[in-house]
Amino acid sequence: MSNIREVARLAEVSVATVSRALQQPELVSVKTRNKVLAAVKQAGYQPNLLAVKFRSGKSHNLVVLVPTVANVFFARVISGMQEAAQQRRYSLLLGNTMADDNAEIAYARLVQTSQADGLIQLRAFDPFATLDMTTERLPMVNACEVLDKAPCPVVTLDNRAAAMAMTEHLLSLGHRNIAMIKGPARSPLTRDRVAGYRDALDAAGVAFDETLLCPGNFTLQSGHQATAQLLQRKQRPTAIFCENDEMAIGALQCLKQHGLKVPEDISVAGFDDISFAAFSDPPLTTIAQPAEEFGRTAVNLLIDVLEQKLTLLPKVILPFELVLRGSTGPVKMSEPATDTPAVHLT
Amino acid sequence: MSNIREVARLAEVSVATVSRALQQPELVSVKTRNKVLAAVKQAGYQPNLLAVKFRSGKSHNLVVLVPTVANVFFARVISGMQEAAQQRRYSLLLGNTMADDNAEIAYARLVQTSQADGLIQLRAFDPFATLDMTTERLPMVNACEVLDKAPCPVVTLDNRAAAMAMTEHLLSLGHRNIAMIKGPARSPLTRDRVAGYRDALDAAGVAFDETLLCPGNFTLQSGHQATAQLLQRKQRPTAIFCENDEMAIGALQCLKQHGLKVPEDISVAGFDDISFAAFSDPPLTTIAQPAEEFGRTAVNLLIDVLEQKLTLLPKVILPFELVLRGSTGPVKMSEPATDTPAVHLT
DNA sequence: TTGTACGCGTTATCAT
DNA sequence: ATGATAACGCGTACAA
Repeated sequence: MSNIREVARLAEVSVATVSRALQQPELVSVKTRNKVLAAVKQAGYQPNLLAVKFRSGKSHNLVVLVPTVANVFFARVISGMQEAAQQRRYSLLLGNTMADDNAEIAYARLVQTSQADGLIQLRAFDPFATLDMTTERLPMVNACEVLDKAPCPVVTLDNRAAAMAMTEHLLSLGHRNIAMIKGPARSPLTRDRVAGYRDALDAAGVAFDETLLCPGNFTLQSGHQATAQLLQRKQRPTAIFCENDEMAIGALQCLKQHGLKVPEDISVAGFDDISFAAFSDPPLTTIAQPAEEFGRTAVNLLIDVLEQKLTLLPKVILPFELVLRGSTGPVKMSEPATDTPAVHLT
Repeated sequence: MSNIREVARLAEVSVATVSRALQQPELVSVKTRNKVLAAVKQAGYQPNLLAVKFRSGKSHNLVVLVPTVANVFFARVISGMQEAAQQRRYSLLLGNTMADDNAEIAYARLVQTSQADGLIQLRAFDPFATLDMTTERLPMVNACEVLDKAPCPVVTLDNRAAAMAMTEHLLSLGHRNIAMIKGPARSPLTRDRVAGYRDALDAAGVAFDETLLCPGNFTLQSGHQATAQLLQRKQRPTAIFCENDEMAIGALQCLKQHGLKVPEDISVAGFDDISFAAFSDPPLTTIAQPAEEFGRTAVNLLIDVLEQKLTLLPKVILPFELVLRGSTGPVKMSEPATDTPAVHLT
């Protein structure tokens, strides 16, 4: 690979002039500039950006920590990140961490060792916590699933309000026996959505029944499994609210296998509005999240932090939308009858 | 950030000794080594890998060009890449290119400018072609959709054989009127799958009807659209073979909306075996591809090229598997009747 | 075993 | 407007 010295030699100028001709052309006479450009062409010169980065101390790389790229929602978020990063001339280093703390810490080292300038975390975990960072401003943004006291800018969605909106929708259809398939127990995201669910129940004067909460892990399979468990209850729920669309689609299949019709026999709701949600049978009622916007915003916030364009630690809350499709409907008329099962007390 | 000089000062040794103590500890006396390690700790020293990379001329980054990360199949491939890259201590730079040649060329510049050591391309396009690269061995691997005369190692699947296998399956069920929803026209992948489809037809002595080939673009929507078109034909196909699962799931919905039952009225087959394929209604018959293995193999091949462990240009062909689920079934008995429509020749 | 000194490719500072 | 040179942080050849 030819270097700036070779170009200088060909153009019969100094390396400084070559650098200037390329970086601040206005400082160089037209004549010299053309000579330089010709030499650049002749030498097939490409500035070694590794050297530029080394000298400037900025890698112009951003690490993205994503629990699983194979998750459709995250894939959309990454799409948005990619778009924003490209516009601002940064590159994205992908870290597929399988939600493993140690893997995430390892990726955070990329920042510590100057291979990346900052990091975007999509999970509620601070990989820098153990890694004594000297910088005052943590070069990090937390998106989607957000730390409770995040030491960095945050971009999120009012998960509590969204879950409340969905639950209110189900309540308005007459459902009183609403199950919820949750995400991992410790996740703040799960906690907030459960809280919103309770909010709606409380507001409607419906008793909260903890046994209607079923754990899941955001996969199709877990939605199927959790639903199977719910169907073993003596009293079947009339609606299932899943914390993401994958689990809802898993639920739909399980219900079908048990001969239940959606929404006639039971309603199902999801969360995220992934592309498959509109193509399930029936199409899924869900909460639409602006996934790409999450990504774009996170990247822009991070770059703002890095370029010191930010004074405070912003908390951006993106809007959600309740998307009504065919998977939710009025509760069955006959249902209230079974609501008080004929149990003989012994 | 503290540097190697500060550590040297603290340990009261030279910078060379510090470097050695960390890189080749066996060359340094135990006593000195401990002194150095203590100083490292005290200074909170982290080697600046940007400097290391600059000096070595190797970025240890790999660019991945993916048409759309939002595609479930590609997301799985990337997962596999990530895994292999991590193991071999490389990082992945993600390039979401929307199948735009110029965007891909821009990403290839990352290699030209030493920001990345090599590139993995998932599409049949050589971004280096216009970018006179001086290196003899192109630092590139082509995976999934492969260039016809790829100037680099290749990892692919026998798409022709796979499409033939699926078509044979449909033929064996009695289907003679099999439509195909294709990918983009120019793609070699599409071409190979169509060829396999024809192979099977020819072998069975079934006439090939070009009008049964319908263009799509691998999205759910395009599968839906293409199916709607197919249903307008005077003579409805008895089976639809889609070139990926998303389009097949789109097809399923369209058929349902037209009141057709799958597989009783019409069979549907996909390609890829994404997770959603097992959860559609009915579950999708499809060709399973080892997506993660694609990613792992591509990364390992590329690193082998970079580290000159490769003499030839290997062509790795991964296995596929015909996965039979509920979306394909025997052709309707009544169908052959309409097979010879009562057309009056004028 | 350890230290000195150079070089990687670029940009910035200071002269001219 | 242009040139000479130092500096970035590190690894290593060579010298001691």
